Amino acid sequence: MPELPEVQTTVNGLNKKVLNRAFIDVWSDWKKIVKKPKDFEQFKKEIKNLKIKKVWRRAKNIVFDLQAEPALSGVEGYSLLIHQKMTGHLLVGKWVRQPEKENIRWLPADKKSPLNDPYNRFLHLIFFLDDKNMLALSDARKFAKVELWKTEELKKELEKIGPEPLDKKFGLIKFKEVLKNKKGKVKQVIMDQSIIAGIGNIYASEALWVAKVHPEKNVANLSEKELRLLYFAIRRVLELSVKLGGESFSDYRKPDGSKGGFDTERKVYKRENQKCHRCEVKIKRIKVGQRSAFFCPSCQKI
DNA sequence: AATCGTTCCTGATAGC
DNA sequence: TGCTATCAGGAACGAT
Repeated sequence: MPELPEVQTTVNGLNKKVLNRAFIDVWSDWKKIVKKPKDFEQFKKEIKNLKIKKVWRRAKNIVFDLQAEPALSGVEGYSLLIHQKMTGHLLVGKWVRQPEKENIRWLPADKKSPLNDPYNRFLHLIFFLDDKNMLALSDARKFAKVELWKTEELKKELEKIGPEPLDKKFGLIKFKEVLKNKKGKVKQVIMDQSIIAGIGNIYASEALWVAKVHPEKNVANLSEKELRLLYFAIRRVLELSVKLGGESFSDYRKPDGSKGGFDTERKVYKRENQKCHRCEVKIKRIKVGQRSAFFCPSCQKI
């Protein structure tokens, strides 16, 4: 499930592969995935011939800054936004069209490439680039969203999101400030994108374990020490995962189709009934606000 | 205004 | 073995 580290890994990969490439054509068997403009033909028309100048991340959103080529003065810049949601992931490579067969329409052109991973089969949107490569969105559950914005309007929209936890300017003081006067359980609060960006179900549980904070503890009741530990835990876990290329124990894959390296670092997420790496007590799973939370009942007490 | 429940989806898994 | 029912889960949206 792509969270900040996986989205950053995708962005890093894309910046090596698709910079200065132009969109030639777009294919989809699930046109609803494009939310803006709603009409797919309109989307196709608008994005055709635009060139990718920069790929960046804000929270869990991937943003492609696009430019008409040749640049026309007075013409506003466009930005393509992709949110991978649960099972979406972007892949760059070459596929060949399959005659209608089950639900697999495209197969990797190179049989030995990491694109052959079973989780990379669900291609529902493909951008054809001007270097013969394809930028494909694989999304088993069809939750991802794709939107084409005017750059200036998108920037305004993204301002509604909370601060980036890996930003150099995001210090302990700023962290305490964004949690000030917030109510509710700490896990839910740190997963709220309007409060702090990029943390989802996996890294919320992981960071809380590192900080030894119970996921259901009320955020208003966190001690100074716990706030400090949580701040450093969030930074440490996210930074480590970015370095390792994210997690891949489920659907997520890097743009070349290969797996990220965070899996071996995972301490609690989806480790129910397995031993805590600190104290050997069995990891518990509970529901916090409709979502699974994994924690060590011995290390993390309210 | 803030919080809660529902919705979108289908592969994987558990249960029989 | 094979079928069916249940579940996971980010975030927008509607309801309270």
